[in-house]
Amino acid sequence: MSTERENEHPASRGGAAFLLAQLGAHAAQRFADRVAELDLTPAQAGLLRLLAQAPGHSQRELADMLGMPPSRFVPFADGLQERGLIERRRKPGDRRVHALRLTDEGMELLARLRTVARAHEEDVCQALSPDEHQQLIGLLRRIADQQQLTPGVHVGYRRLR
Amino acid sequence: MSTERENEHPASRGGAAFLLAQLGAHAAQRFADRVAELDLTPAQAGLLRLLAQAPGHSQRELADMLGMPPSRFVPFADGLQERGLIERRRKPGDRRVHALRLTDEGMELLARLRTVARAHEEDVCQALSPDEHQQLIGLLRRIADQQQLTPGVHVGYRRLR
DNA sequence: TATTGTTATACTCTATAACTATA
DNA sequence: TATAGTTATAGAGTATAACAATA
Repeated sequence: MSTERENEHPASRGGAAFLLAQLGAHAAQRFADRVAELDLTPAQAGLLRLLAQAPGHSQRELADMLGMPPSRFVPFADGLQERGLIERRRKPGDRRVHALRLTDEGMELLARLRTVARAHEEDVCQALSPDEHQQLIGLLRRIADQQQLTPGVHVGYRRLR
Repeated sequence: MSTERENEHPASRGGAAFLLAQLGAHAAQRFADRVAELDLTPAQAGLLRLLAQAPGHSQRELADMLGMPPSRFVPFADGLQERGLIERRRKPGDRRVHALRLTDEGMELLARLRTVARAHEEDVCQALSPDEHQQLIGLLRRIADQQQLTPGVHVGYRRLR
């Protein structure tokens, strides 16, 4: 029949799981492009955000939260320290640990990062009405909760340089 | 105030873009775990599915569709050919091109792959009612269309081994 | 001369594990 | 002896580009 192409099986576009993977990779890539304009990688942006929420953690703890080995965290943090965005402070009680926190400059960049994130959100969701946008966030949160994903952190940071 | 933690900014959980990236990475990882039980990587599964939909393409064309360089496609297809899942045939008209297609064994594995994909879909969406599930698919497709993503193919295959 | 498929090489990224200092 | 941080190294994965066959 000549209608074969028109009657494509729905699975050819994928179910929700496929669409999530496809759109997730797309959104992550677009975000990477945007933060590159601030000379940041998504992982670096994630660390800045994490330090704003939870300052004073040791490098080892932060490495765990971001899902990367400590050996990789060191040069990763080095880059941000050299740019004056974060600082390492010896913890008075235990001089082995280096507690990390944002500098004033780091907090300024974080503010610009939030602007970028808002623009990114609008870009990705421009197909939806405000109501649908909220509807989508609600559905996605339900899934994320049920799948026991940690709010605000995702392991994709491991791979997306 | 002690209510600070309760009044967390919504952005701490991320908007839709962040949730998509987070859930997308999660769904992709779960899918990778599942297809590993069939001794396949997600990229290999993607090629099998692609060959079922569109048999007879040249390796170069397939490499383009999957977003990988031709040099990488060769050993990638080698593995599947050695397992007897796909076969290369010289195209009669132009003996430079190797047209790829599924073997019978490849089609059998593809059937098992579809079962795995259905289980994966149910797993990821178990937090939602059937109605909500369809609602989510509708919203995601609208976004995917507007963002001009190719149905059925996603570039995450480049990275997810 | 151009194109398909293939191979070789050089480069990036990563994790493992050795090492230093503090405890 | 154990742990935080750091450094070194070896391995995997990748893309670029050279190559052979066919057009």
